[in-house]
Amino acid sequence: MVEGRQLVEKVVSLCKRRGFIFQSSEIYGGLGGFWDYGPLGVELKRNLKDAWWQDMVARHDDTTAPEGLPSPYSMVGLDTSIIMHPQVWKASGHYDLFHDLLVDCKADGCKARFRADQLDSSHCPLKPSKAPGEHSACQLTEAREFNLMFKTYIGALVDPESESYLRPETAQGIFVNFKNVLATARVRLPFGIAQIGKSFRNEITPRNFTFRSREFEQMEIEFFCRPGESSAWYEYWRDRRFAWYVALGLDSSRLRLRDHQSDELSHYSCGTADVEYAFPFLPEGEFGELEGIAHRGDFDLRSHMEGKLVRDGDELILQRDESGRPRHPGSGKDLTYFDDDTGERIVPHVIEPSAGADRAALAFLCEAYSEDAIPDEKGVPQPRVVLRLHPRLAPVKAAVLPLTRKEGMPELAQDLYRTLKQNWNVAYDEKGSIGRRYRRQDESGTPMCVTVDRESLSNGTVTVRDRDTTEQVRIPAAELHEHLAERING
RNA sequence: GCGGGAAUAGCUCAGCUGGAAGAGCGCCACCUUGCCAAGGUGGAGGUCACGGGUUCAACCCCCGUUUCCCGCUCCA
Repeated sequence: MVEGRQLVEKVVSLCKRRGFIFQSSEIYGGLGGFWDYGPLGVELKRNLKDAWWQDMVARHDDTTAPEGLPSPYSMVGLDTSIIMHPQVWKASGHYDLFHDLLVDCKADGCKARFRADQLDSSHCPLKPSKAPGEHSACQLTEAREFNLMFKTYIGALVDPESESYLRPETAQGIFVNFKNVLATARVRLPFGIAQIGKSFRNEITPRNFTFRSREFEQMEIEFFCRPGESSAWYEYWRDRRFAWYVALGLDSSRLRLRDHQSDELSHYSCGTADVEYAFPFLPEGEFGELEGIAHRGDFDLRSHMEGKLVRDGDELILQRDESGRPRHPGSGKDLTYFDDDTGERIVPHVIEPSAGADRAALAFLCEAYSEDAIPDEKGVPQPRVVLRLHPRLAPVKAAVLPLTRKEGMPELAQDLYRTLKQNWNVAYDEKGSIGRRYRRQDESGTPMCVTVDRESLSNGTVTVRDRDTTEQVRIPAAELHEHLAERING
């Protein structure tokens, strides 16, 4: 059993060797926190996103209430722009929270970092009775701007007035379109809006392969519901999202669902749970977040109506500046919902299942990597590397292999390949020994190998080899389509 | 941001005291075999991370930079 640091190195090495993940801009020396997906990686990640979209949106049944819940619900999708009006990030609170002036102390033995606006109330680590800068040894740097949002300029003119940001999350694109969806999609509460897209955060320390990247892809749902039903829906989404990972193969003890403690909750949240995976690069017993499912109350829609909110006891209130005006005003638009059942106008509550596509892809790769041994022709066990990816996620669904390059086997195999290719990503390979070709497909995670042999030519049957067991069944070529469909779609 | 380590072929790594750039695997072609990797012959692939410096001569020594790893720090 391979684990820990050793497993990380093997997974990273396999990702490079087989074309799953490359470092960005590698020929120029690389760029920290950015990654490229190679020919197999793009298939894996696309399959993952497709599985999410199919399971959450496209195949969602709008007419049936989930067991134990008060009503059915609708699901619709959205694809919003990466750059949005700068006021979006000010009203949402990201601008203030992601944006700090920091001061470092260069003194030997100190090296501490302080928020420039909190120097007076901070304590010098070398002399805790004094504030930073008051001790004789202190060597404070100038205040430097740390902005975890990527800044850019709209239009060719570089000018503070044209500053904007690459979105640090996809969620805000959904909230600012709440009215549009309500007005056009004929949805009523409760309903969810789903979006998959890139987000950008200027992480201080990108680390652990693709786990903490500066450019990453999110799969987010904002689920809007009546305040009185929000707790039930929160539990529904929390359990459903956990089960989704299990169904796709993260079924080991390395996956867990963890409810946040009350002191861990964000200022707006009244309940959050994380789906976490014990990534092999983390210390024993530690887990990394794959997805957060947050009960956000009415925080988001209110923020975009009124402006940036802050907590005041049990309440969220509009933050005001010295002159009493909103610190960061909202849109001023009415984002309330008229409930036909009660005749009341309400601010819907939001449940937000927010998943990281890259983190999920990495977890599935780590979980799938395994080494075993299978007997050679003399019965001697020989080592093997195999990616036991769920067939829905596997980059290549099947490989079609002529046993030899003679007697018309390649021609028949290519015919089958072309037929299957119309429905799935399948590979054709005639190079090297048959055992070598099986191993190549095992390393790429291909769940099935279809082999054309002499018997195929005489009676139209082929063998289908299973990646995980290496067992083969012989079936008529005419039944291949059905056989593959059953294995891939379950 | 701080401290430590590392960087040589697609991957894993050798390379002595400074003196002609290497191996295994992988990849390509041909031959052989024909249902579970590594049989034969041949081949492609390297500005030894990048930029300076020392030296008759640098993968090797020195300085700087970048990236990765480890530990702090940070983590909406």
